[in-house]
Amino acid sequence: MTDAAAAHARPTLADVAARAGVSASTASLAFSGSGPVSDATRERVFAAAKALDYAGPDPRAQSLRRGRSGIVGVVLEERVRAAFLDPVKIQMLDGISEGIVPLGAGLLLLTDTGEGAVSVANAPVDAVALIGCSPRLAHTVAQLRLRGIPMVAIEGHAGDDIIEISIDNEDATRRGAEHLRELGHSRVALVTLPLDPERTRGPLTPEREAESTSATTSERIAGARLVFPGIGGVTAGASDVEEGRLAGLALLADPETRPTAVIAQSDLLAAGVIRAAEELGLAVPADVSVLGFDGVRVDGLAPYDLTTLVQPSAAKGRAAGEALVQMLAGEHPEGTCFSSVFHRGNTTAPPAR
Amino acid sequence: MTDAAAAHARPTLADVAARAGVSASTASLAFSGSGPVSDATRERVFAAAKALDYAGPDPRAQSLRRGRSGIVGVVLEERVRAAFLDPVKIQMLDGISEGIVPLGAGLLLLTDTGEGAVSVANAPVDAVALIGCSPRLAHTVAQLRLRGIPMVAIEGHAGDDIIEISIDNEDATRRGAEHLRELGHSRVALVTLPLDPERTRGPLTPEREAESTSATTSERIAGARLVFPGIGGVTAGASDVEEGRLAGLALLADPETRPTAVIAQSDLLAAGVIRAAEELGLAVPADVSVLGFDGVRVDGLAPYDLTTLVQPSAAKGRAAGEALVQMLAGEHPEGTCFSSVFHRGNTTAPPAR
DNA sequence: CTGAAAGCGCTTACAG
DNA sequence: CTGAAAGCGCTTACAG
Repeated sequence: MTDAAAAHARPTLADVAARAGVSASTASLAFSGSGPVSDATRERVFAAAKALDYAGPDPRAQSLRRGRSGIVGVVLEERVRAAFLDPVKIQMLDGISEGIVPLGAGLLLLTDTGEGAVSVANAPVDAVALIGCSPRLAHTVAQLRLRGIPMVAIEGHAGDDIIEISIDNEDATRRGAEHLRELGHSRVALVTLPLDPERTRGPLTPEREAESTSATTSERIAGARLVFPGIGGVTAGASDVEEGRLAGLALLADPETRPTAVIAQSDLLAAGVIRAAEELGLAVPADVSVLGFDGVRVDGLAPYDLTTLVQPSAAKGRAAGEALVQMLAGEHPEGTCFSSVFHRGNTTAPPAR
Repeated sequence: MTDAAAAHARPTLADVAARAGVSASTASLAFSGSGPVSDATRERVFAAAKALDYAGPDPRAQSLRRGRSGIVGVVLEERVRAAFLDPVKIQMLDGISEGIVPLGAGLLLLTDTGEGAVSVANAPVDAVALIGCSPRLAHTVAQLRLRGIPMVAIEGHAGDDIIEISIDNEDATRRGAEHLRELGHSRVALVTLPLDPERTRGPLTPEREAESTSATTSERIAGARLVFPGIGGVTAGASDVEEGRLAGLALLADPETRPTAVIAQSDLLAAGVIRAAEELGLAVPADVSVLGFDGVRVDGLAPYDLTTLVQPSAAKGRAAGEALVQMLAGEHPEGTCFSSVFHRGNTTAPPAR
């Protein structure tokens, strides 16, 4: 039989059972190992399977019958590449895969754009981790809730009944801001993460803040306000170096209005602000201090050692994965809020004058 | 009805059909949009679905019935984190997700360790991309072949009948080696990628090379031999900076035997060799020249600009994804071999003496 | 320890 | 345009 022909007529459990001279039920038991089957019978079944090139029970049929697919979905708020370019997300992903080990489940990457045949609305997943504070969260959550799929949100309030794994965004930012104040800064500006579903770039305004759909962004803004009540700034269109650079240029170009310190809401954005400062001939930290958030090593940023708030990204992922395992076991786990640690690098210093 | 109760009795297509007063077939047609259904009927079905909180056809039943799961597997040769730490793999992954867009399929992350309930042996995937030149390839391929699942291998010969997406490992390395020879180097050593399934660290010996299970490693060694016939060196236990550092220390510690140039088989390994040189008080490239492979930006390596062979990682992934799409459409695509581009950075120079 | 039966939820020819 | 029927491949009570 050629490969092509074989592909058109793969053997089924029934075929194997027939050849082994047992019932399908018995053959099934032999494969699952979950029932009492005599050694002789088991071996007859396996021999038949081998003879027929049977690769084992079809997972599609198993999951229909069992009501479980053995797959955990991870909803990214953007295309796969973008998520993979963010070190924080990678660490969370790895943490999740660690957390769900007891499930032996695979990780299915999903985006919340709703494109493609396989989406949040119909992916064959048993549970889902929502990564990142996506503005589109509400819609995603509604679909998942309708489907009765357990979910946990990492960063972001997805609904009162949905477990949240978060960090101390407000307090951590407050501590970073206090560090700047202690250095003597008073003219400080923010470079925030996206605020709305369109990820609109631009100045931070009370209107836009009021309409924020990103809890993380809002919380970190609030933390900065605790120290610098009137602080303003700009919103980036994503968390990456280029967006940080654009924001930095907008903030630092005019010597008249230039802040002496910038609070960026991610390390990638902070790195971009540093790039912008360099382009404008400004020294960091002599002319501008830059504070980040995340505590990831940013590619090519050396010899700068970013002053930042280090958050436990992998631990967050692991906690999320563990929570899903518990929910699938019928338990009702609590959410977790982790603490970030202030790291003093070499990108902050007292203001020049 | 409480959420918990709802979770125990999710409505089915049959329920929706009954409420809409139509047959299940018609309701199915209404949802799939693939059959002739009158507007009035369709709306009645949707109204019933809404009233019952029906989230749409169960993907598990659909995939059993249709024989397709809408999921493409990506087999990583190591744990998720390790793959995500390798920029080359991330670029390939992103390329794959781009290549399978026409399928609208999700990407399921799998490792070839065989652990967990969902593995290569039973994952509900329609097709699979094998990433990286894993030594465990043979076993993975055998399982997939038995299951009749179309696959494509990125880097690595998986079998005569399996499409390969590769690059010019031998020729690219040859060009890099020639660059070193032209600079005047003659005492050159290799730091290779793993050679065997155990990823054994240690000196390169004819025996070990003969038993290599990694085509990529062997091809790159062969390319170096075209220029430096007797070249030896050490094998790293993985492609990361720390392994490169260990290899570099082994190679550079003894001033008597120290090479004037090192050919590393990945940029990450090259970065590690540079770190080792620094630790030993050697200057790069003044005391030791270092050549990499991949053309990725290595975190924290600035101001070094690695001399390397730049390979088109994302394009490889895309080609792999596209090949799978074609195979699923019943076509028989060819493999592709891409070319790498030599990049002259600042880590190679004529030997000191 | 083994088998007959029912059914997981859907889609797809096939009739009408 | 709509419906009745069969079946995708398996697992799970239930009997024996």
